[in-house]
Amino acid sequence: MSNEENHLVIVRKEKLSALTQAGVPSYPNDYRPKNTLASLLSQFDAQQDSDVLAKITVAVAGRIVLYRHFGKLIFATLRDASADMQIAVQRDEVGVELYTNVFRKLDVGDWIGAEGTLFRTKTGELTVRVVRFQLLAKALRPLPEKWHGLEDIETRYRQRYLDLMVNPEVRTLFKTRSKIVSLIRGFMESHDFLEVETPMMHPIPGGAVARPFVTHHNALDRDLYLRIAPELYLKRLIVGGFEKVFEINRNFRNEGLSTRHNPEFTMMEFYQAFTDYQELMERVEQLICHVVRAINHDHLVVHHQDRPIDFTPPWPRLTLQEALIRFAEATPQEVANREGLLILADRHGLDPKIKNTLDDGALLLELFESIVEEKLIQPTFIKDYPISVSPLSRRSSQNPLVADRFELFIGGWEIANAFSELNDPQDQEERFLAQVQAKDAGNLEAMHFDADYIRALEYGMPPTGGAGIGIDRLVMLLTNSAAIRDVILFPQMRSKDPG
RNA sequence: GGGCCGUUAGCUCAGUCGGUAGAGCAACAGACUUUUAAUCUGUGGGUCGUUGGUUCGACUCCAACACGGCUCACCA
Repeated sequence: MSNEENHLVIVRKEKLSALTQAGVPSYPNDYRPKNTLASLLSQFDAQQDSDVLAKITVAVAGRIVLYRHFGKLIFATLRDASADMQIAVQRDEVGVELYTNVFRKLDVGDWIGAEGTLFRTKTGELTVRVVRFQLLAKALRPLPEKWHGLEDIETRYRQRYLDLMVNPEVRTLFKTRSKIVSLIRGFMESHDFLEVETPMMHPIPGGAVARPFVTHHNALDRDLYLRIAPELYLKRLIVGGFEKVFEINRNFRNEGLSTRHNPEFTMMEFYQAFTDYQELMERVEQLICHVVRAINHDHLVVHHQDRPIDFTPPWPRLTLQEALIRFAEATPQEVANREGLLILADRHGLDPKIKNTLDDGALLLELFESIVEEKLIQPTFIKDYPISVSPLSRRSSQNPLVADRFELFIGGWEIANAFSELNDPQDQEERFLAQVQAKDAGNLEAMHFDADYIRALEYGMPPTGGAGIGIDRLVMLLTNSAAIRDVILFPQMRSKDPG
């Protein structure tokens, strides 16, 4: 049966015609509800005096999500954005004609506006006694089944509106996501950070090591790249004199999809002059604790996939080497040099080819990512990254091979990446050149040379610290979600030929 | 991209050894003025993901493809 014109759709279209012929405007837009369902429930649910309730006149609007009729009486459950509430229509009150030709023609899924008074049913449920009514929008397609709801994962993602209308927990989750973003924004603003918007279309993709999407601007006749990170633009703003900026927006990376990767994902990046990566750990810790408390009833322990995660600060701070010693049974000698790292790699069965393709720093990072990362369930800062894998980070004053950089891991995932920014234009130029060499050698993710960024640094960037926080993954942790698709309203899907 | 699993009515799911398809909800008709997954009686509804193959006969066995899920690889 065609999905476009099945029997159930035909029946509903016929009902709409019948309603129109009965004088019911089919798609009016002049109805205005005066009460949300939640406000009625909170105001009058405790009111026991039926005479009082009978004098309350209300005007509500919502979608019919349940509908049951008994000869001369109809009960329906109405859902608006705030709550579900029962309404009732009695034939003797609205008249036989209206009752039969209009109210009995309504279906689950229809949007209606209803006016009337309040009463309490035999079971004590606060209910709207409908005396006047408007059809606001007829549902021509049936809603998913009322008890099981919509379970098919593919349909939930492709037709998220169905998921939202029948699965209340999904609505709750996306409200929580919105609240998390709002809390982050509030935190940044309260610390005097300026929210900015920088380009999504970049002439040169930069700020991260990743493969970009390419698009084309016709009038300019040039290729542009969807941004992989806003970093280089935000730091240009620091050069320009803004000392605290942040941006919450999408990044795009042309890479594989997984339960933790969507081609477009949301990052919060912030940059602050006159600070360093050590102080940024404090800032990130405070920010995330602020968010966790606010959405978790002031508690700092959340449960994610049956695991408790305790956000109580301070969070451990380990160097990469210390993390390998603690979580990969490495000895201090093994993490001290390349020979030791190779022994460690062998012991953990890592692909032998990495020995030849990775430099010392990349090898250290590879060992960490493949062995340790997934074990960092509790919030943990990992610091002192190799300079070779940190092309935008400031070189440590103590060790020229180490960057003043940390990443934050929670639930086995990288949640944040931060560093003291490299503000030495000559060093930055050398780092870019090294990236270009890697790109020429076939590394598709290596960075481009961004001459304008170098020029900006040559005007002088104050000492600065910057951080990026993966919003989607943070939301996953705080909403007990297993897949990034569950926290993105319209996740990327392969197109499905409609026919 | 690799491996494994899945795709049957609008929705949620059964379908035995290969013999041409079932339930609940939804729909339709009827009964019913206090239900709330209302209940009861009756009726209709299917290109079994697509294409091919094996077979007298395929939802079932085989192959390819499409889409999805998990996972590995890449990444955040």
